[in-house]
Amino acid sequence: MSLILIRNHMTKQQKIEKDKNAQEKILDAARKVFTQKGYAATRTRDIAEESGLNLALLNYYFKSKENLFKIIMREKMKGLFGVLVPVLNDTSLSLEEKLQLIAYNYIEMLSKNPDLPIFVLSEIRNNPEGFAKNIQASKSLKEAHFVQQLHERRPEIHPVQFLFSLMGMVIFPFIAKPVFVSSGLLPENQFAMLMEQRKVMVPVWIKIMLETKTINI
Amino acid sequence: MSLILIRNHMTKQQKIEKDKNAQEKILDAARKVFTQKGYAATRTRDIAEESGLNLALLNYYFKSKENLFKIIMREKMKGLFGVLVPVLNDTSLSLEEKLQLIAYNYIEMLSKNPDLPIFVLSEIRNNPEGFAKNIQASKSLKEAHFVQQLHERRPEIHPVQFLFSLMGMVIFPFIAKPVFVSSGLLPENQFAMLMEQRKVMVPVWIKIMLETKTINI
DNA sequence: GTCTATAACCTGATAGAC
DNA sequence: GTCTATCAGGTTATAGAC
Repeated sequence: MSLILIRNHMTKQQKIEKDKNAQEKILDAARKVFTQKGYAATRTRDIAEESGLNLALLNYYFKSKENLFKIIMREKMKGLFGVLVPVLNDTSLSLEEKLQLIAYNYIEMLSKNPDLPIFVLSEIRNNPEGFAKNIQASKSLKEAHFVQQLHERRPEIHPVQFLFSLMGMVIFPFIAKPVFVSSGLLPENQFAMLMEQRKVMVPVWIKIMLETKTINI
Repeated sequence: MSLILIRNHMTKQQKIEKDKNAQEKILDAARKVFTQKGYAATRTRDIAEESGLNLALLNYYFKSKENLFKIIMREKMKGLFGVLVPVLNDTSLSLEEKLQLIAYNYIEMLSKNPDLPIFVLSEIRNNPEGFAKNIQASKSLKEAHFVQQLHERRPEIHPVQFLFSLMGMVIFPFIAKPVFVSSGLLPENQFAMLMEQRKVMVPVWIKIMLETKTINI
């Protein structure tokens, strides 16, 4: 009787969660714990506990901690760069449209996955060689449509200089948020609003920088 | 005889290193290993080896791994925010002068300590509570002279929005450098030159953003 | 103060019952 | 497929000789 009562009070989401098989539960838990604490600081026991399952099942389904981590890492890298690369390569978009799309998509995505950048970037620091192998696909970045467009517009600007500015203005706030919140300068509940403003303002600012020729760089 | 020969061939730096006492050698090694690999991934053995001394000495001088880490962390946080806070509070500097000083000082400092930001920011992620306690000093940031100056100039701009842009453009390149180098877009040896350009350009760009009123934010 | 040896503990992985 | 119990190896910290 009480069991039935509980069942009736479960939300749809909870029912879906309950129906997930062990493999998916472990992946969910691994995603959460790895991105929150990084590879070295997470213990397989943390993941097991978070998943509500047993430690032995991790090895049964995924063989090893490192293997499970690689799966999550690949996923996360796709998430972080998948927003950028296709837009940079899209020949049907103007430079201004690329700016707008990248700023908008990144801020949308990062609002849902705020510790994605610090996770990926700090794991790359810990293991740059392993990363170098996984990036071969985007070696085509050198010939990206965006590089040509920028060269036509401002041949003296290094494409990386441009991407540093664009991505810095979009990604950095998510990395630095905890610092500003702790310092008392930024009330937690204002952050989302600032990011909404940035969706609009970053492309405007970058466009202006692009048109500013006061100093040759 | 061979010992004398070696001594004569030692550089001045090496002689200084040799004269350092055990405590300083350990601190040097800890600085290097902790910032490179993060707290969880470094083993006290790594630090001992890097210092050329024995594992037992770490505990003799510093009691525990965690205690040694706290010392390094405090140092590094000072390094990262010490460049920013005094300038923001300096009542003798105009907003433009603050911009220039911060961009210049940060890029100078980060060029010498490139993995400082990712180290500090990722450790804060791993332990936000521990960080919140250490930041009380900069709670005065809310009343910083910079905040007043910005309010007089553009009352509708949130000071954090401004700092996100400034710091993002300065700090983000150092965090993202490995990604761009691995991708083939950025030859390792061009990075320093791009950062030299940024010392000049970031203040110019930010000033322009400050003067742009096309959209109210 | 500095070292070697070892204690005490933790972590990833597996064996084997169900 | 899932669990409990346990192994094997590694890590921090300390005891004790010099």
